[in-house]
Amino acid sequence: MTTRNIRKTNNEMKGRAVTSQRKLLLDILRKSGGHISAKELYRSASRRNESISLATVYRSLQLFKELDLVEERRLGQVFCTYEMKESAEHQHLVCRSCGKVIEFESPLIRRLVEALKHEHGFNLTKIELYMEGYCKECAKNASDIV
Amino acid sequence: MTTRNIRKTNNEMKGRAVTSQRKLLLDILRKSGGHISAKELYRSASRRNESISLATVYRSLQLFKELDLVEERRLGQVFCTYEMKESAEHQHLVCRSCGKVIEFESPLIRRLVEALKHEHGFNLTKIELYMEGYCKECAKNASDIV
DNA sequence: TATATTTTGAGAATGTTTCTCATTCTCATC
DNA sequence: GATGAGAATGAGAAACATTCTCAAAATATA
Repeated sequence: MTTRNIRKTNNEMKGRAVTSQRKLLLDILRKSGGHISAKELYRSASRRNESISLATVYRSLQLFKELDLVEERRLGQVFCTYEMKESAEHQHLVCRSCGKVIEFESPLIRRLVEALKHEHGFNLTKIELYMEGYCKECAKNASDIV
Repeated sequence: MTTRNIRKTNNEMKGRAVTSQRKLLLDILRKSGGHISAKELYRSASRRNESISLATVYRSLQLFKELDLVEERRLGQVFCTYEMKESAEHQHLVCRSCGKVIEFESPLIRRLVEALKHEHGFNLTKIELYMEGYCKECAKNASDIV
């Protein structure tokens, strides 16, 4: 066994082809810093690669999910949003009025997960706490009217 | 002013027309006891009313939401599920393998909500904790294979 | 380089949800 | 019970996100 057998594979793509499209999409996802939809990603990518297909965007997102590179989230909308997984675990507050997304984290979440694991023997792979309401500003504006 | 002016309005429908379709749909929702999709609701209603339209199902669900009669939930799938609001506030665990839905509740949720209200001044209208993973049975079966 | 395998683009197809509009129903009033 | 105004319905078209298909192109491997 020689060092030739120690192949330096692309650690991110785990043996899957590294195409220009995939590099581009990952780059955009990284720079966008979270909460980007498939369509936004497509539009953004189109600016740098005229011919990229929406199907490729979806296929790549699927792949990135499998490779644990991105996280898929449904923030109340009809469609999903995606973000790179490196970002710390956090949850979302969405304002029903202005659509603003507030991220937050809480130790209570961790405690809840542990409690559930214990009580139901559930092996968790995804936790998503979605909360909807009115942010400080919108609530204030509404109270001016009412 | 006589007693004639004290009109006995339908308390559920709050002045909105009480149609046979709406009665039917509410009845099915009540009897189904939670987690029914628009399509299932439509199929179920079709059995009792041949000509009911899918559009009516969606319109009615929209109305029921507005009247606070039903609650809309997105349990990870592409579509929504609906349930009558009378059921106690609870959250969901969904098994990725068998699709089973486990409902649960925890005082930690309430504490979390209060903490958030305090910290961000967010006026909450909807809380949805969605957790995905493998239930006890499926996790056991998987470990037999692996 | 040659070959086998993956991936892509384009558009069709799918599935859920919303819209449109002519027709029908409901409800308050007579 | 009949009437009229406004609300609700059915059917299908439309809109929306997402997935599929397949020939052509790119990539990885020997």
